[in-house]
Amino acid sequence: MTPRSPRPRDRGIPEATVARLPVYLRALQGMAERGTLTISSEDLASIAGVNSAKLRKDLSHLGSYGTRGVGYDVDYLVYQISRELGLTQDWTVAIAGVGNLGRALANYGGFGTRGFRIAALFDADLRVVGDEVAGLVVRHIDTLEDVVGSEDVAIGVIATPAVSAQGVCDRFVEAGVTSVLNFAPVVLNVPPAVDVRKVDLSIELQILAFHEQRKADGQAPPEAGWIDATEKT
Amino acid sequence: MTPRSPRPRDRGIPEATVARLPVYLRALQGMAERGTLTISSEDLASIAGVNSAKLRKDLSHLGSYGTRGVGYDVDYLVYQISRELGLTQDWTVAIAGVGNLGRALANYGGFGTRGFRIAALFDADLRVVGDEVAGLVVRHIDTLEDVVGSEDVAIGVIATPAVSAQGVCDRFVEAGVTSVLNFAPVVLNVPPAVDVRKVDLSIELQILAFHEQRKADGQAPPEAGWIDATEKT
DNA sequence: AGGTGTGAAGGCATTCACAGCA
DNA sequence: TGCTGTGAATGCCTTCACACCT
Repeated sequence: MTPRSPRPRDRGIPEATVARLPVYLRALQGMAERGTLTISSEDLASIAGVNSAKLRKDLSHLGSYGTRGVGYDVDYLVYQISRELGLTQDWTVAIAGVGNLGRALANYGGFGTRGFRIAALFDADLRVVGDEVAGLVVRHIDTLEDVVGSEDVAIGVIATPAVSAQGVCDRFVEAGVTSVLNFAPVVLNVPPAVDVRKVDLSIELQILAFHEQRKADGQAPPEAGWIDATEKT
Repeated sequence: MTPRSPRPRDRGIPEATVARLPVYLRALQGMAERGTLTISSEDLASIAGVNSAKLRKDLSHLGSYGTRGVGYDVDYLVYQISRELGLTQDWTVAIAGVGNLGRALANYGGFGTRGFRIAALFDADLRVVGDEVAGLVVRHIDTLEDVVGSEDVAIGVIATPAVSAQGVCDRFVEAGVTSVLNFAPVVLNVPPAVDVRKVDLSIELQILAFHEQRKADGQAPPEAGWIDATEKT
């Protein structure tokens, strides 16, 4: 009696794994371009900056795509990860706020090597509206609802000043956007069905400052070789 | 016989807590500006987008700064968190790469409401070197070592193209920088004494795409109210 | 031999629930 | 009475170590 749609596999991929898949994907795409056909978990892990056990466990959540004694087929793994991340289809993106940051984002060419299409840029400043940025004409923010509807925007990027962020977010959500990437330094309030990810420069700097202070205090520099950066992230 | 420097308190603050302190700090600074004197864990947690138990446990790692039956003194807590994060001193920052993103970062005024000072901007492009950006003259990348040394730069921000990022990072590290904030889409290799944090647009988008696909597949929209964004981050 | 896939163990982080203090 | 501070419980993530397959 329980309504169940037929689910092929377990689909329960841990969030921590999801966050690393894009890193693996980028590394693999680099390998593919250089003509590498197969790669071991050891080697891929080293490039991606994680340890090999973690990499294998991560990949095992997608299925058994490796060959014992050999490794993983690069192209095949690129495809499987892309599919799992939902990159075999294109997602439509709209950016609100065409200041320095908004421009930087709009011009950021290889949007993760395809998978995303910028459909519109919005701004409230009439001196900016009408300008051409990254091949798009900047629209007035009041056309947001129309455009999100007609272009079927899935992801809204907020690059506005802090004070405008919640308002713009509300409008995105009201118009049907279910994923938001927030660059404004505020905590956004959204319904549970909407996903929000945030990128916050000053938070990152403050975290670094904390560790900087630690290093300055008790001077215990554990100097002993080189490690990969993502290990700590 | 074990060499021990005298440690006042336990200083062992969990990394997850450190990452949230800046959020609390920002919320508290907002309260302080609006003249609020005290705040309960419940209210502060709600503003910061976490639950109150987590907030209390986080703050308890700094000490017992609350008053039972009352709440926390806003100004006092602002000070304690600032001190813990190392924001009572100024950290010197240098930005490498003055493209769209580098400009956006340089112009990002309230660098977390003080605590950070941009000492220099570097670029390899001679058409950019000499330009004035955010009140600073862009220097050639080859002066990096000199400036980092003379200005005592603690934090290096990498806003260069991907191909240049590791090279610039190496130069920062070699010159004595021990914290790096990386905006380039590459995994940086650094010695263990150096902290790296990364900000990666395409990774964030890909994570959103994954969840977007999930929502589209099994259409089980858990509609039931509003929550705070940071809960999921 | 060589390298994947995975049960089991260990370590962190979150949440609960309440003792204890103002 | 009201709200903080915290042991205890729970759950998630990482790491280990090795069985198993090619």
